[in-house]
Amino acid sequence: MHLDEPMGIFSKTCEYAMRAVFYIAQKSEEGQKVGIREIALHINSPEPFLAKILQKLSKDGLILSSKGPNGGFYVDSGGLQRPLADIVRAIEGDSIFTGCGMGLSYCSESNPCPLHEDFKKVRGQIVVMLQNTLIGKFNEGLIAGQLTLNK
Amino acid sequence: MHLDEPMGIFSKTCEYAMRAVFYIAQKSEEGQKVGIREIALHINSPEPFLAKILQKLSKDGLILSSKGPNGGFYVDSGGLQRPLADIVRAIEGDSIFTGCGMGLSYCSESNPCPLHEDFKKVRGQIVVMLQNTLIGKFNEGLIAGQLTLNK
DNA sequence: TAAATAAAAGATAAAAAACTCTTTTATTTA
DNA sequence: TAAATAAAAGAGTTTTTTATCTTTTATTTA
Ligand code: FES
Ligand code: FES
Repeated sequence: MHLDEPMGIFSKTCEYAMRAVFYIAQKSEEGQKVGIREIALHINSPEPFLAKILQKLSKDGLILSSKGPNGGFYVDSGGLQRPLADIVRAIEGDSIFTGCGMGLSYCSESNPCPLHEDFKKVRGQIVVMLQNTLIGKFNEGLIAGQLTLNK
Repeated sequence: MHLDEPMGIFSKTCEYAMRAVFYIAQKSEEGQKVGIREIALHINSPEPFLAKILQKLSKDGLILSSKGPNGGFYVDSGGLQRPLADIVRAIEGDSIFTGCGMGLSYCSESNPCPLHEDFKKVRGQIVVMLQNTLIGKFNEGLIAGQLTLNK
């Protein structure tokens, strides 16, 4: 298994989406809309690929966008209150929240895989992390420069 | 994002590897070597693809193999005591143990991403799960049929 | 209304992961 | 020693993910 760039538990698509949304949230809190170029630059992602991701999130209503000069992506105050889980679910689907850690097509108490008990806890902690993380949660830290979104 | 089969936190390669090793361990405890066909059948994986995975694990010394009639894959008593983490690390590399949850090229205290604190805990729990799970740990449950390796 | 700006959409392209097939090598046993 | 068995190795193929490029549509402002 060859690894140029490390592979985490989320797909790249999802990682870009999470970073982008935090960046947009930060700018929205400052009252600004922000273009793809600027987002890509600040979260270190390929610009046209990011465009696709943001289009999807926008179509799903998870972020907002407007065209034309002074346009760009943004979130409203309601959006700032949504959990990061919504983003992840839109990109990765549900399986990260409910799937079996060993790849069985189900995850059930009555027919558990060997990792079932332990994995349930891990999954639970991931869910808690993503549900507790509201999109606007880190705006202060980001604005203050204590937190990072680019490599 | 289209999902035929759900995507978990491990790659399919890794899922097959984990399931296969548990199956081999179970058979080894019963004193039997086991062929690829039988493993693939019992863990529900594509046989030639599984062959590749087992070749890699074998080359890395994580499982043992012998050719010819009555040959097959097996683990010795030392192998039964190794943690599942060794398998996962061989297949997925290190990043699942150390990487950043949001895809930054580093994960550091001094320059953390927004999820850093929460994600450290998740990662830690994954490490604990994989380190505490010795390969022979579930042999009784598997033999007794209380645990499942196929879909 | 014309020019500039910026996202949306669509069509490809490249890379990686998942999967298959064929040939070779080693081992056993009859 | 010949036949059978089973893994090893190598060379593909297919599918999915990641990334790029081009054209279109909408909006703003000068
Ligand atoms: S059955 Fe595998 S995690 Fe529940
Ligand atoms: S910097 Fe992202 S998890 Fe540590």
